[in-house]
Amino acid sequence: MGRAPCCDKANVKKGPWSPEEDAKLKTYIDTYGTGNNWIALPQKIGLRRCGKSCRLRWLNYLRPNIKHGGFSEEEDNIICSLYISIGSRWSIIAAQLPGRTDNDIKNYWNTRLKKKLLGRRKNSHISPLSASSSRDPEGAEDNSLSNSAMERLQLHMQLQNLQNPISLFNSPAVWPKLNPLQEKMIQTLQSFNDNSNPLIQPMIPQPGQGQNVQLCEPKMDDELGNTPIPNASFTIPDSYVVPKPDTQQSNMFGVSTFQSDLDEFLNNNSHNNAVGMSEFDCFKAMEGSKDNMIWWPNDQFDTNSASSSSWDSTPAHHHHQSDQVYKDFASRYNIYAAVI
DNA sequence: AATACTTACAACCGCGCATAT
DNA sequence: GATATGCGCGGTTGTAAGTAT
Repeated sequence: MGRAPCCDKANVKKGPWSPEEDAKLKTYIDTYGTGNNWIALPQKIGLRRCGKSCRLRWLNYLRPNIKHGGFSEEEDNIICSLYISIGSRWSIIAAQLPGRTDNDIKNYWNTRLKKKLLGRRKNSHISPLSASSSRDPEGAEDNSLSNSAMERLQLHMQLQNLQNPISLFNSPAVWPKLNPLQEKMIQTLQSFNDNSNPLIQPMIPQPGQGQNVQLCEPKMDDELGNTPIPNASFTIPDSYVVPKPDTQQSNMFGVSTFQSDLDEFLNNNSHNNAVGMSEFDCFKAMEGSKDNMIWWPNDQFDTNSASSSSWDSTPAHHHHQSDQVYKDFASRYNIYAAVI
């Protein structure tokens, strides 16, 4: 048995609100309040609207001190930081931005911020992978077919990298990038999560000798039997390097791009020590440091792994277990580093 | 100028949770 | 404890306005 509808669907108006309807609703609520019963409210004032529709209209447009559009750079920053930290919990994000509604922020993210994040990658993404059509005549077609999925995965990947416990966002040591307001928000969020959210738990790197690694393009070169061509090289602490189990290529390690994130961050920070952030740091760091990264979803070259093409930002738990870190990471994407 | 396509945003829908009965 | 009801949230859809062809 299904749930009873909240209103008589046949007798309620849908679609945009007229000025008259707005005036009726606003006048009533200004005078009497909502009465803690949205379902009954439209009948009281003679509106042929669903109570939920009235609630939405009031909360998003009619109630006082609502701001629309004109998002500032600082607001962009806050939205980005919180989205990376907690995902699409728009109501919590909205609570940190006075005058903004969750719906407004959600729309803003979906229509602008997300594209801003991906925008530069569209061009940079004409990478060796897609430019290699001479090697793989079907490659171009495959890529064009999967552009949409690739785009979503790219953004997911970027966010995943930052959500991953080995990213700078979970290392308080590199948090000075956050301004005091953001630090306060993180503290608030920690209290919301009762310290159980692995995304915002401190993660202290263990001392280690470090491994010198090179980021490279795995399959393309393997297929040709050539030595993988590195496109980035850096030293990564032991605690961040997780051996990949059960692989024929025993010298391959799954790593994050945290070091390039960190380098980029440190470079930026050395030029900008002000408390306020003058640039959209999250995007700047990503655009600056990751454009040379080559990566693609598992199912393009790993038939043994489950494909993860869903737009799922659910955080992985148990990140303190290194094998779990790797499994989670490797089950979604394949970025390899060859040990020198 | 007409049409197709894209973008931005308002609004709807269904589900999970909290509370009342 | 079981059920009914309403609220709040996040995902999705509909559509007007803008832009490209």
